[in-house]
Amino acid sequence: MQNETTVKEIPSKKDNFSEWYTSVILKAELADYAPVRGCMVIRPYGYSLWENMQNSLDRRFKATGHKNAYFPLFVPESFLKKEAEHVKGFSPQVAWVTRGGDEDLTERLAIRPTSEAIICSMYAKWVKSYRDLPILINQWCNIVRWEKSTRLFLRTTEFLWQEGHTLHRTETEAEEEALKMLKIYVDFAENDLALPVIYGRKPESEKFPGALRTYTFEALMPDGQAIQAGTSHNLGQHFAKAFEIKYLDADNTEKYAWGTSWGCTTRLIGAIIMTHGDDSGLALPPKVAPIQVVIVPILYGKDDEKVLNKAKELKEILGENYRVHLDDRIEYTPGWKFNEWELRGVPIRLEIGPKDIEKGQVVLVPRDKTGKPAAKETEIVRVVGAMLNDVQKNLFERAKKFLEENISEAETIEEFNKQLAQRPGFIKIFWCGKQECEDVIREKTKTTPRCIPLDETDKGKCIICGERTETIVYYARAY
RNA sequence: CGGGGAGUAGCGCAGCCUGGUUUAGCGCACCUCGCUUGGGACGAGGGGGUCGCCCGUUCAAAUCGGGUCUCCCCGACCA
Repeated sequence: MQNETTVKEIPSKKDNFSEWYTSVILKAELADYAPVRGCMVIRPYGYSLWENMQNSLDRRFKATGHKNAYFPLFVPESFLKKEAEHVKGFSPQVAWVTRGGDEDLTERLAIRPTSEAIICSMYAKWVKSYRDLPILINQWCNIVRWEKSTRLFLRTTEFLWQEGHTLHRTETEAEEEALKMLKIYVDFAENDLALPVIYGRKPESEKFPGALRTYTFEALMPDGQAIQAGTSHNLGQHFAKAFEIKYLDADNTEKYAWGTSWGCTTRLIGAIIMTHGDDSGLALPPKVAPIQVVIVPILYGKDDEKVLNKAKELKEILGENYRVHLDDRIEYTPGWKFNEWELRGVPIRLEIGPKDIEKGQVVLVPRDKTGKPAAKETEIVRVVGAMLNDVQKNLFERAKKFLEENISEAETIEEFNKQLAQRPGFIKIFWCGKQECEDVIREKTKTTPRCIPLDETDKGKCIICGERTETIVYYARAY
């Protein structure tokens, strides 16, 4: 008999999405509320997930020639003010330090909302010649943005991210870099996080403050809202001019360098949770899951030692290739553990009991519960590997299907709103490029332009003014 | 920022309207013993609380009044 009160209950994902989201995070022990408004503690299980994501991305950054470095948390106010658009964009969200010890500071220090200013000030010192370029640096750090309303992982006052900051000799090279990093993000999101995305350029109104062009990749959440998963900016020479980053080119003339910056954050964890989870809890993509295989020994009393030894042996064998956890707690029944590890999103559960030992097999159950196949013990490494791949693939395919089913097209505002009501998601439209027309769309649909796709070309008429155009824009409500 | 809701044991809640009969209670969790264990077992016994915080009213405050902090939901804003 199931005693309802012993169960870690979570609200229905379908009926109560917001509460489901918060509840899963707390119960799976990914994070907890900190005693500081808008801040969270990322607990070991959640941090382990982040570390795996970091490793995946970091590998890609290094493979494309980037190196990690670290710059200060504090940004002098005068530095932040050097790029006009930049300071305008960020000042409402900046936290300031005005006092150190028992002395007032002569200049306020911003707690970095992003590091362009402090990093560019250093780049100005380091760049003299075209031979000093490119500079390809990334940093992993924390960021503070004083947000009015917050949600675990999706928007917190302090969050973790990586920010790449590069400098180049030419405009072309900077543009190539910005696009290259966008593609790396897309690859990471789709292949490692199983998050299908759309990607492209932001319209002027949605650009990063201080950028020449902003590229973005966006995922679609189950409630039909888009989430900006990360961005890559071509900064042009805006920051180089503001911070006097000049180099002497081969033709003996002084030129401003071209910059990029690109980043993604712990917000991605929120996207993973929302996309893959279900009423049983989390479902983590195998490639970044803190635990890929959890071993649950079935203990009866008599053969316990034999079963435990076998479980340990399996852990050793699988541990060479996968992230494995053996749940040998005696205070919980197997059934309790099954539910617990499903809630925590572990991709594969491995059961081993006396009956299995007799037959020389183990029971493997993927998180999506597609049956309970028994695998021969001798083939376990291969079978587990294949199953992890399957789970990874299934998560992606399911999310991809959802994304595709929720992209619709509209030629008029009426059609736009009708589509949005029927199946909330991305609405694809044509746009002439005029700000007035964009404002009308925002006003009448309560959505925002998410991106102008890069690899998609077509001709049509602006949804507002009817002017002929080749500019496609994906609109959606957004987080 | 606007509207609504919440804060009482680790978690989930009752008590509050009508202040004192509650030594603040219940379920789960936790500890001990027994019995169990392939989808969230059971029995007996036990430990655990300055009722978010501050101020006020009162002989007396979890309960009434004011303030404040934090969280949740909906919306606005923001990226």
